[in-house]
Amino acid sequence: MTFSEENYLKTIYHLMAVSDADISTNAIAEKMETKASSVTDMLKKLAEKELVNYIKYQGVSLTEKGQLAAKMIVRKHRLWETFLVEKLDFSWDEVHDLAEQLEHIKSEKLINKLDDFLGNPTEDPHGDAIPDASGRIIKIEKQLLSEMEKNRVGICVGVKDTSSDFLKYLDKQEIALGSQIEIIEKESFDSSFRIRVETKEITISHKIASNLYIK
Amino acid sequence: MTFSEENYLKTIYHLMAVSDADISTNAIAEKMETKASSVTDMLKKLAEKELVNYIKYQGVSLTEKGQLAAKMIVRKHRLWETFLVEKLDFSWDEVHDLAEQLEHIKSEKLINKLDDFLGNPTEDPHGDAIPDASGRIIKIEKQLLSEMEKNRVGICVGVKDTSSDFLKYLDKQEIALGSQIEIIEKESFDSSFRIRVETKEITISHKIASNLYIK
DNA sequence: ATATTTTTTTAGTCTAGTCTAAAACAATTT
DNA sequence: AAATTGTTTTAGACTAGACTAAAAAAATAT
Ligand SMILES: [Mn+2]
Ligand SMILES: [Mn+2]
Ligand SMILES: [Mn+2]
Ligand SMILES: [Mn+2]
Repeated sequence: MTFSEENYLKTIYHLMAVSDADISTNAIAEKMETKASSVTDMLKKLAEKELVNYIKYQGVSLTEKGQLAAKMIVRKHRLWETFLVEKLDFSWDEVHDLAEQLEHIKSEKLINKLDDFLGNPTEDPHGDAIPDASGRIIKIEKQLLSEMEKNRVGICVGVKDTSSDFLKYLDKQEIALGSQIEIIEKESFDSSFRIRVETKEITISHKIASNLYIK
Repeated sequence: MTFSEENYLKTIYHLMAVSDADISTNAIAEKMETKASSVTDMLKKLAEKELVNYIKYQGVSLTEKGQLAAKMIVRKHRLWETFLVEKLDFSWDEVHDLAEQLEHIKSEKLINKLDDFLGNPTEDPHGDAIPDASGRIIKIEKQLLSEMEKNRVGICVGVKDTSSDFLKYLDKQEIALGSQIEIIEKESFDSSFRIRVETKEITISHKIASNLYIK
């Protein structure tokens, strides 16, 4: 499988995780910052290889085979991110682009050894689940901070947005995975939140709250 | 720089290490298992980027810029090999092909952090020197076992051939980097060697002897 | 039901990197 | 010095993956 094919599969996988319905050509094009015509070409190729179910004009979905292939790429991505943070001391906002490269290294043996070396982690540095060697994923129940009620207390276990900008903002506010977060007040006017992070009280916007997962 | 450009640079670098004279199109083609016409195309491209000195029909050599670029690829290759053996417990005959992939990961920061993580090693699992971040190489004096005289004793510090077959043969004979080797007898008829590896006496062919570096 | 807009596909072009076959050049032999 | 052989380059073709522009199909508005 080529670099490019792998990227398309991964994109379709991520889009399927949020939509149920078949994935449109345009949705893929937008996410990959490419043109719809390029997507059509690739979908034909992936369909030929039985990695996707594709009917002209009707969108696309992954086959079982495609799903597994996509999961293995996600597995690699998240294990490499974990390696970079845990072993090489990268910060969580630096690792995504590197993992975009490393996820294409072809070797089952390597990734399984890396998995063992890291102690078989179930989540990556952003709180996202790492599929195991057979593709199984342990889902933890979590909800967005923005959907929690006043006075609830929880632990930050993940981020929805994994952009460097957002992660750096969290660093600045000293919000990390594992931080205890309590909702002190919800401001109805602008939907902002007054929260306590461990011992410190801060105000965050709705946009921030809707990108933090709490358990 | 593309994957392919990097591979050409690396090949020219390795050929220059053994030849002094300019490198021929055919030599490159043979080493890369490609066609001479493909090599010519790439040499033009590399010359355009001032990575090689190339004059039609007269062979090619690396510029300073090309040399440094090549060294950085070799650095990555050998650091990744070291990582695979030291940290992930791969054996020395399995790592080359994986390093061929990993050497193309683009990130100075990553490779420097990996270097630190490994304790800034100066040699890879095959005894080959690892260039440092600025391209410097610590050369250790070593000679081929085949060029040593009778009764000399030394330590095996490297292998010339790094093929899996050869390395597995060495494993079978319990010859490893660090093994003490003494030449007991040189058989003039077939140029074979009677040697002592640590405490064990064995016979090896000239071909084996001419692929082992001793200090 | 028809017209308009949006989405998707097709057709054709481009680049990087490869190849084969032919031409040009260099080295070697006679 | 000429002929032969070997090496290198050029010319032209191919593939993967991207693109633009046009055509086709689907969705939406009138
Ligand atoms: Mn990521
Ligand atoms: Mn992640
Ligand atoms: Mn190697
Ligand atoms: Mn090596």
